[in-house]
Amino acid sequence: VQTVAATAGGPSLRGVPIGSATGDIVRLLSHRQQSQLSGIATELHLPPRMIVYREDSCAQCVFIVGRGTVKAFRDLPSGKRRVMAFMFQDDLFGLAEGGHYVHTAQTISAVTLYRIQVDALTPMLRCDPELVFQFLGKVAHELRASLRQTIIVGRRDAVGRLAMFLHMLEQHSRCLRHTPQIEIPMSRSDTANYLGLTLEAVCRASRTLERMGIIAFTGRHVARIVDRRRFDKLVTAL
Amino acid sequence: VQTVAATAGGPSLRGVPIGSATGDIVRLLSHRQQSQLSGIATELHLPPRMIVYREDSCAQCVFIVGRGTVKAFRDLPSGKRRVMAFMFQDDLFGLAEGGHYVHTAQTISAVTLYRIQVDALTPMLRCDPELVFQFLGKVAHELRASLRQTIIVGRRDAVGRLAMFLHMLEQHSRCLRHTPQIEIPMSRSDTANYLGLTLEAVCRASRTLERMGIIAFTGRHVARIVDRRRFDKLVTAL
DNA sequence: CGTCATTTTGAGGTATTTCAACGAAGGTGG
DNA sequence: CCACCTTCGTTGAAATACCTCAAAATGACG
Repeated sequence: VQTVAATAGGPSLRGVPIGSATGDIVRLLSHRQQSQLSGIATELHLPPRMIVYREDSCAQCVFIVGRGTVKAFRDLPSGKRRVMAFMFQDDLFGLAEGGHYVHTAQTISAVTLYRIQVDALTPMLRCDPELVFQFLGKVAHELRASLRQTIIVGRRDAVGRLAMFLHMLEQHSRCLRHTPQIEIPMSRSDTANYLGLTLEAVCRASRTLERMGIIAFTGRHVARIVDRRRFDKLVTAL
Repeated sequence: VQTVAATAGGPSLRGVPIGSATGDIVRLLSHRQQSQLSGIATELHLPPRMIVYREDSCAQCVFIVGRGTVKAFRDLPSGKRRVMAFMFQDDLFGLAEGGHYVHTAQTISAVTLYRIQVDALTPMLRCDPELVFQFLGKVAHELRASLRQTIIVGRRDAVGRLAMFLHMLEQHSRCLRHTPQIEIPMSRSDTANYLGLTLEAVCRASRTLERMGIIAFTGRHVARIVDRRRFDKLVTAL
């Protein structure tokens, strides 16, 4: 269902309209639109662990991921940190409310980003229905991802949540290339904060999945599904 | 922050763009746009407990709430039910993936809905940037609501989750009219499924808030904040 | 190769879930 | 108008699961 748009030469979007009767069709921007965006987009190359923007700061730009992984999180008063989303290739981020970002964005791996000034983007959107349409589909995509996360976090069992998380990552790995390997770019700590678990719980769940012979972890950032049957059963048995 | 758009005479949308630097501005549809939508929108009057559409059914329409409350939920294989969202006045719903609705929608109270055929809407969106812009803002609003829910569900304590939920409902009550009363249109069961708790836990949390002298429940569908100070403390202390 | 952050493992506490039963409310039909 | 029934809500006790605190081991990085 996930498809990657070509990114060579500039930012691209993958859009799926709300209520679409046509399904998850890949909608690439026209060349005209890509050049348009290129005109107002700045290409950034950032190292890992770099803050892209901070929560509550003035929201002047939106971003599109060209390559790499970015996380969006909020630091709660208790000192805990909630990871709201992971952004992968072609994902759009920079959601604001009242003119300020609703969360902090930080790179996980080395990334390529396309930064677009809202002041420049808005007038362009106002006169290009197709372009707004692309953004509409992109935001709808984010909404679906958020709903999925809510489902995941709502689960009671740690191993089930981890299984769903790995399933999600697998989709992205398949996206990039056909390997049985699941790449896990983020740390256990980030995973825990995304799943609404403690770091220890994620650890134990990982070991449990390994002991059960369902998943094999080769290194901390790569996993492989050993028993697909039972894995799918865990994922869907919520 | 929440503002209600006039709904007399047809569907209206309340939009907030992604990454807006101008803040939560109320953006009403122009009269031209309202009439345009009226042309393809059907006004529905539904009684409580009526299914609007079922999960996985073919997504042919999107809906806008004119009056009343609607819930969106998914039934999980385990028999449990997850309420993904409550929709109030001016909310847009009918999210699809692959041409099928991602959840079931059901009325809670008596509602007025505006039903819009996607087949009729899409071509209209394609040639009207302002209109797509409104929908973009609306979906962004839904995304923010979903992120908020994720934060809520991520909390460990039941009373805190219930407090945040009541806080959310209070915003909507204030929206409609200035009363210290919080209207709770949904059942305890729906509340529990939204918060990721059991019905019993919601009950106990309600009684706890009452015993602590923070909230007073007058009837099952109306609450009143007694101790605002401690209430806010609970809401923000996550 | 040493330092430091991250990860793993262990044991105990605490919250919610579960299971079960009771009480209340709303809706239907006689 | 009342009786009945179904659904929803409330309360109690035990079990499970995760969280917290603490310490050791592994891996990353300069």
